[in-house]
Amino acid sequence: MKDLNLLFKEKNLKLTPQRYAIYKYLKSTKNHPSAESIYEELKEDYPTMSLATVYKTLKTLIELNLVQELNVGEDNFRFDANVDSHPHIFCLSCGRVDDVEGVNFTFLNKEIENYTDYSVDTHQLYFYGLCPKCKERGRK
Amino acid sequence: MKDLNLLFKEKNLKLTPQRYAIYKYLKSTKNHPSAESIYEELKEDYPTMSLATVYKTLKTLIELNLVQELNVGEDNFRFDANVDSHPHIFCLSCGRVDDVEGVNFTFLNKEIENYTDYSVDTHQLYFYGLCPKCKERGRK
DNA sequence: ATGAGTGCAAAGGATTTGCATCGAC
DNA sequence: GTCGATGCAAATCCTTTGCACTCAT
Repeated sequence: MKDLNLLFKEKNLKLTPQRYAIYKYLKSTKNHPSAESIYEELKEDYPTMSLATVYKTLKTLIELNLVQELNVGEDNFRFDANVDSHPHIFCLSCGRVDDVEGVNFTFLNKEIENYTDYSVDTHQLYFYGLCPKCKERGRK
Repeated sequence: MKDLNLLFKEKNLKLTPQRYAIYKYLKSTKNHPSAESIYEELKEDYPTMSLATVYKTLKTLIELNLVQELNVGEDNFRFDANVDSHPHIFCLSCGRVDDVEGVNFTFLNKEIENYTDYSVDTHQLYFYGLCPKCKERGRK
């Protein structure tokens, strides 16, 4: 994460402790947390940080293409510091969100241009089902 | 739409003029409107209808599996009376949402089970790009 | 007639904004 | 020291809820 500093400098942005902490946390987790969750998580180490700062920072990180925004159909957004194109899967029972690893559907962007008059840049692919724990629980 | 009546009757629900109008409008449009848009559209013919009724009706229609909810990454939801699984495409410039017709990715639900420990029921696939009009405008 | 549905207004939750203060450069 | 960033509170937007009244059955 040495180059973070450079990237921020280039854009005349300041790499504040808050911004660094939020990015570092997002890089470290696979939970796809909401803004609120990030706030709760960092509250302990950064007790003065406000929720507004979390939102503002996330907006900044998205503009820098360091973070992507997800919307699985909940009433809020979730955030992912893995900006490579990859599908997500949502547990209809417990609300957990995971990455689907080992697949790449980037080719779909070109493919789909045969079926529409749009030009296509990106896509989001969300699967819905039951996570291992909830499958198990349902089987009882 | 004769069977609507039956379907509602089975569930002990009333097919009120408001509910009928909202469903009929959704069936008739390809615009994937938001609740607000539906409300605005029907205001002329149903001047006493409230936005709360639109929301409540949409919830009911979703439970009946007559309508599906979309979230393209905007701050609100959109609604589609085509409940067959099909991708949507969002214009990054004007915000228009269209169906992608002629493709079916239902097979992905099974496929993806090889890459995750979840069981998979459904998916949503959203493409992002430029609609024909916005492509044209950008070319000037 | 009766219980579900409507419409209104108020509440709720997520996110944004304005502004005085703070702190990274 | 400067200007962008923070933190707080208020504001905004979307959606839901409570409740008295209405109306489809």
